[in-house]
Amino acid sequence: MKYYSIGQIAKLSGCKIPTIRFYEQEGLLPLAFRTEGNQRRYQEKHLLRLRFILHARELGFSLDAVRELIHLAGKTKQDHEADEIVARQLAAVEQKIARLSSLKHELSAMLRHCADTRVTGTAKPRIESMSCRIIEVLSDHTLCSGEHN
Amino acid sequence: MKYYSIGQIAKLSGCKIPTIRFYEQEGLLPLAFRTEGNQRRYQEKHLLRLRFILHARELGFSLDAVRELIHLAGKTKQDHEADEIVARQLAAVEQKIARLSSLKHELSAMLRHCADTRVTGTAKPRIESMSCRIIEVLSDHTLCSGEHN
DNA sequence: TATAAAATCTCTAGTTACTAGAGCTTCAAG
DNA sequence: CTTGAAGCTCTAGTAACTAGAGATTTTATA
Repeated sequence: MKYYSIGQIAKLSGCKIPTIRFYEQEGLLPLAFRTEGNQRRYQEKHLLRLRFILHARELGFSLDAVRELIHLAGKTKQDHEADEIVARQLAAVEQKIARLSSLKHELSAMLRHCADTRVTGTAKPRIESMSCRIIEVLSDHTLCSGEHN
Repeated sequence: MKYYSIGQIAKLSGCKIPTIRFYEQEGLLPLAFRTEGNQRRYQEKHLLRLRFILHARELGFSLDAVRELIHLAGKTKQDHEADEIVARQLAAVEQKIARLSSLKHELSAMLRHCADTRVTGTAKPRIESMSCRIIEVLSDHTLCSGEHN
């Protein structure tokens, strides 16, 4: 059976070393074996668990939610709880994408405009700042499909 | 001209009271007028700014980035310093969209998977819990369309 | 096998972005 | 004009890391 040092699973998982130790301390990672000299040695299962945590975090789950998910995984009864959480996350992500898209639009419009005025030196002095549109877009509450918890 | 108490803009913006004071302290909100008795009185512009901050935060901008965006909004388009910042923000926004898109795919894949097994009720003995499948999906690195930072 | 460099250990403290509470003051409704 | 809700400041706590100090262990090489 293969053993990994903390540096190795750090590299394999893409998780920083102190963060791995932090997850262990938080009870999210099963304890690793220790060498005579007290260094951690990990196995495949730790790598899997670590990847799980990282993905869940990336998806916006809190560590508490991750803890819960791990706990739920131990149960056998069918549970609506888990995919409800996922559905909620999905909605949030979609909303973020929508909002970012319009912001992106504004930002690239600004860039185009700046480039235009610099390169072509147009006559029209549109004094009002383009960048104010950014604030507008981001301030616009009507874009919110959802509540702000 | 209408004035709001801190509790009122808190309600109107959906931002908690201590957070409003925190934003003020961080220089993200223009200072409010104070009553004789030292209480804050806000105007419409504060509400707009607050919503802007909240949305930007929701989109994953750090407070530093928000600060920069606010600074940027005050400038006129011919400001040379500005479009470099805009370009940087645009790049950040595009990266966020890309990342969120792959997260969205992962999430909806998870939901589809869960729905399938629940609705179609396959003959296979589904002893393993739904949440286990979520753990599976979340642990599965091959589902990642993107890289991890 | 000796030894030096690299990796790891624990522990403490710092960071970001809030959030909560204590103890006191002000505002506004009746 | 009182009284209860709302606000004030200040300190401390939280989540989720992240960094650094100083000691120890592992490993690669002479």
